[in-house]
Amino acid sequence: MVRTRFAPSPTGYLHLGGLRTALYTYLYARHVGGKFILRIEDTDQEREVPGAIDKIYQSLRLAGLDYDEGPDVGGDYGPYIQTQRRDLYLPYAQKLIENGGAYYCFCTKERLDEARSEKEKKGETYKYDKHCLALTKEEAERRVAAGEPYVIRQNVPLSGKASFDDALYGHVEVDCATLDDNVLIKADGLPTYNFANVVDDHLMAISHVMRGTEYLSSAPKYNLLYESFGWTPPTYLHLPVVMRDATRKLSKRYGDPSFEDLMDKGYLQEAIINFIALLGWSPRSEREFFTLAELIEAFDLEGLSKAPSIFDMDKLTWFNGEYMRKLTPEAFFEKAEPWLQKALDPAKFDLKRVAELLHNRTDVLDQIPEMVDFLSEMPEFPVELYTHKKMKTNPDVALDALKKMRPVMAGIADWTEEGIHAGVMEAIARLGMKNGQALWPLRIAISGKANTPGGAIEIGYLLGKEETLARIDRSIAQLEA
RNA sequence: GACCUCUUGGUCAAGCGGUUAAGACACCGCCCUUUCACGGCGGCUACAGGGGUUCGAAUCCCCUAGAGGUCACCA
Repeated sequence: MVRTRFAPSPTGYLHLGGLRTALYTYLYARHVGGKFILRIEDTDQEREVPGAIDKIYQSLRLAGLDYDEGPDVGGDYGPYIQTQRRDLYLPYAQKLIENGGAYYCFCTKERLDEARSEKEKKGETYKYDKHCLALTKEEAERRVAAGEPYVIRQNVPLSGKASFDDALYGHVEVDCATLDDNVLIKADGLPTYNFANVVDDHLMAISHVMRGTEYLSSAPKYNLLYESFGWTPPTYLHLPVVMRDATRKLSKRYGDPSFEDLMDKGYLQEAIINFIALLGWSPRSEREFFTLAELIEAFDLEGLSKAPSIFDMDKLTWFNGEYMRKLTPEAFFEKAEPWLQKALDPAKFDLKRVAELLHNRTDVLDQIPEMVDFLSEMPEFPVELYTHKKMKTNPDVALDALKKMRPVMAGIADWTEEGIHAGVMEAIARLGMKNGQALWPLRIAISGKANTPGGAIEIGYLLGKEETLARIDRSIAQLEA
């Protein structure tokens, strides 16, 4: 039975690298019909951010990554929050002490810091010197009983190799001599990440662990622990980092967005998931659009990449635009409406029609307000906007055209797009004008912008007859000034 | 510094001993068009470098370079 887990620490928002790890973990589990579990790793009490756990639940739900077991859904292997499991780690550490895989350490922070800085001064790598390993069992137990602060350290052999087989990177092997006797149980009684992981993954019967490459070098050490316990290690698969550029990974510090930031900006959940899935995994075909269900179907370990990949916002935006266009007009309107209302008074404008005009021009929802704000208020604009080479227009042509079109517009009784279209086109033909030479100036005169959603007729309709005529008058005055 | 890992266009990437080295984003043209966008067509740009192995290397091996990761009572 395949059981995978996503095990974030509640230290803030769900960043995109984490989302991708969660996604792949989820996809793998679902693809093979296994279970996907959420576990919260909160053993570092100092770094914990209040509310972060709820953020994780929300983000995962928002992303559609439903988990079979977890703190807020229960399951047979709980609790799923490590601090709620605090008492269960010590006995395992003690078991390790019994068989020589670990030992008590009473060294003070001062002694260790001193030793460390001394080594660093000499440019050497610091390793704990196994000072407390020399203590007899009786001595150590006496000091523990006496209430002396202690930690429990892993007893790494001085020679030999430690290794494991990564499902992506293959066999990874290191000399034990280069490994440090890391702390398993901290002075506060809580396990360290390395230890909690091993114990919990075993207790929760996790079969496959996917996580970032930052853990790749510590993985061989895990196997030593599994060996000491006599447990079978899960299959590990380390995932390359998601980068912001060639040398730095994605990070909040540089303003890189989290999943929620993206959602707030008006990216679609489906687009983000689709894009993220393809960042480091390839279906090995030319297909690039996948729903979550289709990803589950297509996902496999073969398609994973070993090299880090750079998060390309342009491509995400393109994906998002494609997803926008796939929306039905109704669905698009529903999503666009809140953004339209930021710039337009619903009582004054036909928002549905505006949304239709915006539909295939919108890549990201947050672009909407600035695309339509000219409707609420006529912007100041330079007369150079009237100049368009292909339309063969300039301010002089425009003034002439506007003067001709003003009475035509005024005479249109049926102020619908059809009505305006009929009236305007008839006049253009009658006056022997070119479409572009009439319509371009008209659009500029009533919008004040080089680019607008919709042309002169659509904008005229949206503005209403009165406002349209008023804008034409003002623009004529501007040209005559 | 030590150990581990990675390296195909600006970016995502296919390729797994024989290909004109796909495709997508971005960019640049052209077409469509009352603007822009959409759409259509076309273009640009890559196997990090050097040695091997082989009849034949992007594909296998070694070295170099560059980049990343780890070296905590953080995860």
